[in-house]
Amino acid sequence: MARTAGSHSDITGPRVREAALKLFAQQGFAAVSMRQIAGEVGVQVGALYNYTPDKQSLLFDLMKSHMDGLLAAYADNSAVTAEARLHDFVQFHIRFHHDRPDAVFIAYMELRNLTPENFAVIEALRRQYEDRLEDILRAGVASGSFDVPDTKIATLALIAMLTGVNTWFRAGGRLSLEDVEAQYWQMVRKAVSAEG
Amino acid sequence: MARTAGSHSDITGPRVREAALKLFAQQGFAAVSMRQIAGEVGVQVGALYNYTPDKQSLLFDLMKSHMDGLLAAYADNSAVTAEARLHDFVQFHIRFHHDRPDAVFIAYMELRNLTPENFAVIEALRRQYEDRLEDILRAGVASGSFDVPDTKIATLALIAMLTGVNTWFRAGGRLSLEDVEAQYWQMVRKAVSAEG
DNA sequence: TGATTAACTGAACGCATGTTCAAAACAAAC
DNA sequence: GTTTGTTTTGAACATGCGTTCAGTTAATCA
Repeated sequence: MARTAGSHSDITGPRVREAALKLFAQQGFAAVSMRQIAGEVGVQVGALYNYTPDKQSLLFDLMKSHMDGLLAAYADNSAVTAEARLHDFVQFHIRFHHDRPDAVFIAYMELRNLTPENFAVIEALRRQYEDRLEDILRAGVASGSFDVPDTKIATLALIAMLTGVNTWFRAGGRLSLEDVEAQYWQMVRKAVSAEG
Repeated sequence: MARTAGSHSDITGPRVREAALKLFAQQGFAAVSMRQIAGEVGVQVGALYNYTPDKQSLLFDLMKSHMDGLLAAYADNSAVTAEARLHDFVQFHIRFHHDRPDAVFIAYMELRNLTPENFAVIEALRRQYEDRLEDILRAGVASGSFDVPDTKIATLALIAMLTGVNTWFRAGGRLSLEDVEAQYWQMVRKAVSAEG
């Protein structure tokens, strides 16, 4: 076999994904054409089909990679107190999402552009992530340090609040990411705490 | 002038808006064609242009109406305690958004499909709404009943959390809207409270 | 009844879409 | 320097897009 090393396929492939991620986040999946992506990469549109069977798969792969990365990156430590675990979660969530705003945006906004089968896969992964937080809340309720009537609702409420950081936070602004983390942690801690 | 009463224009006009609202929410602005909207209304595509100059204006009008309605419907009562005002806000926000999920969805998801001028208008209205909540938080901090380091951050965090209800709540499920309101109020109240 | 005009149709405009594929370009292996 | 096989081009396919507009329909007023 000839032409394996030195080939452009291991360069163009990632570049296609990067361009798609950026453009989908900026303009939305439906508004971005394959020709736009090709233009961003610097190739003709036909070349894209060496790297994805179709546009839908390109979207799905981006979302799946993001969710896989999210689940792989978060390691819960169930040996410590529920409050310490929750603190870890809040810090992790804010940082991880802050570091990849385009992928986060796509994962939340483009769900309706997935085929039903692809949607089910992504939704299951999201559910897994939510379950990690709910485990922490349940542990805290069981030990008496948290007080929330319904751990499922609290889970969804906290994730919505934390993910919201991405919609407004910009590095170099009035506050550092550390400031933001500290303040969100204070709100989260108080929101679920058992009142004295 | 002939043909004013009995005309269809006061029927078709609202139906165009309803169809566009529904379809934009379901599939996204860019993915919906004028022909689809016309099909939903039961007219030919050309007829739509009696009711909107173009597709972009249709989107903008829907978003503007929603934001105007939001600002008109919420009446703050600055005569009572900050905690009572915050309770009112939480109830109002959850209910108002619950009652019009399609408009809410569009107002959050389709901002990037607005022209810069139209975006600025919608963004200013959103800012106005946020300012109403921030006023309440500031009053509570001033009176000592709330404790939040930065009222702007807290405002954005609370709104993200409250709006998140729309992404999962379905009437007829495990919980009533009253249950949800009560639990979110508990979390909000604790999150901003000055600890004993 | 006839004139008026708002509401709508149906077809057309130029252009963009996702996808396919034969042919060309090209880099490495022999 | 020829062979081999991966990568890319460039053109084409059928279809759909937003928008326009001359012409038809039908309800109202005089």
